[in-house]
Amino acid sequence: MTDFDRRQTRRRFGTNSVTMADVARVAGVSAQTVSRVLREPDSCSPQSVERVREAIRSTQYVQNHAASHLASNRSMTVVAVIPQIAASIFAETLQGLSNVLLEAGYQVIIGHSDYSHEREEAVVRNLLGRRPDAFFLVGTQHTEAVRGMLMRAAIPVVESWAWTDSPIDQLVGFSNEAALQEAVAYARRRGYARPTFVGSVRPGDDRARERLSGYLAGVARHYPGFVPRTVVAEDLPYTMTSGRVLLAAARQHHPDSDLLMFSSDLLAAGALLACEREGIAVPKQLAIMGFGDYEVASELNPGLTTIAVPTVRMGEEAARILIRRLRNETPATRTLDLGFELVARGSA
Amino acid sequence: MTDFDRRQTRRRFGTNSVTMADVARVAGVSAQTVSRVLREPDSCSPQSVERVREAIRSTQYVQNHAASHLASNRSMTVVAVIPQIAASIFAETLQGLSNVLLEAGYQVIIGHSDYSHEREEAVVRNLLGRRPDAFFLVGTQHTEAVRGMLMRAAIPVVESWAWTDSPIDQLVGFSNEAALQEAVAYARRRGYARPTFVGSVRPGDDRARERLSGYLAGVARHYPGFVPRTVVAEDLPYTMTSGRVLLAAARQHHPDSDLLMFSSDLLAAGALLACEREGIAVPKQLAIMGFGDYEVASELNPGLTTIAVPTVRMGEEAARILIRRLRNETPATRTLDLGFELVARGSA
DNA sequence: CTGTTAGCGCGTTCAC
DNA sequence: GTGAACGCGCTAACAG
Repeated sequence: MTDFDRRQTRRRFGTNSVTMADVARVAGVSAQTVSRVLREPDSCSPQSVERVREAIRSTQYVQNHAASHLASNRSMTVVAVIPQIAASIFAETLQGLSNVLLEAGYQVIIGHSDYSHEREEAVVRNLLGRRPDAFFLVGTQHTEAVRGMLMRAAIPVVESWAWTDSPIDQLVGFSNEAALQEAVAYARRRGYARPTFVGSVRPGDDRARERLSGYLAGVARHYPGFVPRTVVAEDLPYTMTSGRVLLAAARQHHPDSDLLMFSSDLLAAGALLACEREGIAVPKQLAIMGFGDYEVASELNPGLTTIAVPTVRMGEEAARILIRRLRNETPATRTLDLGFELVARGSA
Repeated sequence: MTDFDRRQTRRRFGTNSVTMADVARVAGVSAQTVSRVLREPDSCSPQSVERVREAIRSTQYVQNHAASHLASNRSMTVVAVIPQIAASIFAETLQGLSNVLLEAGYQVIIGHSDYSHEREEAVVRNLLGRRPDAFFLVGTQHTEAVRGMLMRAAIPVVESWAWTDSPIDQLVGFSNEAALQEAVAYARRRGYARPTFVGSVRPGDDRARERLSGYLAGVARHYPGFVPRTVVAEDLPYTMTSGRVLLAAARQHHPDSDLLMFSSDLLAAGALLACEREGIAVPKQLAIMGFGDYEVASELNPGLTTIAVPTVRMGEEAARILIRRLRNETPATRTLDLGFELVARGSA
């Protein structure tokens, strides 16, 4: 297009920012060559590469990602939906995911569901509009609409932080239920007589619900004849303060419990610190277990007996799987169990 | 274009997903009308709105964001660059930012700098390619290249978590230096004789550096004749474990210190728990102060004396300012000081 | 290895 | 209130 044509043409708005065509003009090549230098420099002559790179520097060109996305039908983004960002263990998984994906040129877009299936559905619908190349989800329980949308999108999906035999696509996780069964087995071995499950189980938090099931199954198996005891709130946030509140509730409802098994380390830590304040001896008078092996678990006095889960690795492995899928490599397996590990410390 | 033409035309790949034209066909209107119903339903007849909405439901249409971005030159995204995502207080700021921006239809894209100015520069350059409508940054110290890129981008920018008289564009924060000066004044009032600053100051962490300056200024003012004492690591992560390590270093270098002022609550918490383990009485034998008022501060025994900063509000206010700017409203002020508050508890 | 051509799906402009 | 035409900036396809 000549300058004359351009003047004739109805000009709309323009970004008035440097475009690939501008770079091409400066470098004395076609726009296509600029594009190729950016994406596969090996298929261009060294002179072209050098001239284009110099032109990019001198013009301060920044590639327009939306245009690239539209033309190539690849957005180079991966959406990750987690329950919560702030004060959340899922941020570690995100970090693992993001670190590996960034290496491969993918940007992670984060959505959060606030532990609600409805919000998750809204978030998935909304973020699907950004046409991500892949999806990462925390949890394996989703509404039918979510499953439907993601199947129809026909992109790789990895679920995590739980276990199921029928993932939407692929799964990198561990069994929350098996983890709590092992915790109950440990309690039995250590001779505790009346273990109580204490936790906050928010409506959309299936991981916590599976831990509760695991406790019940574990008691059935390892404590025959013992009636399981649970102290479960449905709306408490996962904070140390909630742990203090739940401790009080547990002591009121089951004053003779000798072990409290919390659904999260944060709750357990809050309870342990509250015990210290109130002069309740841990573990002598009351033992405490947590879940997650947060950093605080090893620093408390006594150290918190808990279950370590591969928070960062889940993100990293999920990213590796997604990258392989995006290269059209077929996956070896649909599911990857990263397991968990009981960490015995002083509190139980 | 007729079906015949379409057959003649070289067809590239297509997303084979539903487009606005498909919806228009089903609804019996033009694509323009579909677009209008989506963006400004009030300017369309109720019948059109209803028919289009029904067509969207039946086709399960999801708008292509990249195409919308390219055509309108608005990406409806805001980039936020924070030092770190996992185990980070900045996640709270992010939550505040994101909550308010989502309401207005903006998606937040997160980048992290790992406390490095070089990484920040790379991240800013990369994310600028997504043509965000606005930018949010933690910190006020950036490389010249970052400032240049953001000025040239000609979009609203909010910096936060610190203070400066010459922000790139706008600023929502507080003075880390003033905060530590106030902490030193408090120490003086409470009669401590040898307060020591203890912290990890990573290369790109200007906030921590400003706290250190604040300590030095506070000592000069409130402890005339006293030689300031600092125990500063440059590479320790901001964790409780580091707090334990720093406590040991502080006790070795300045065994007669009666107050340790940590640059972060996480470090202080780790130190306080380590004191408990080693039988050091807090605050009698050694007092401890933190920074940030993390949740753990109020749960520890004794409670941690610290400085509370408006983590969530900084994000919310930043979002409100950005939204106003994106509506082309002129800002009342360039800077917004949200202050801080000293919270006195048992540890000092 | 490089250039030409066409079109990705949408929003803006303008005419009705 | 609605539709037709056009182009946003880039890349796939093809030809040389």
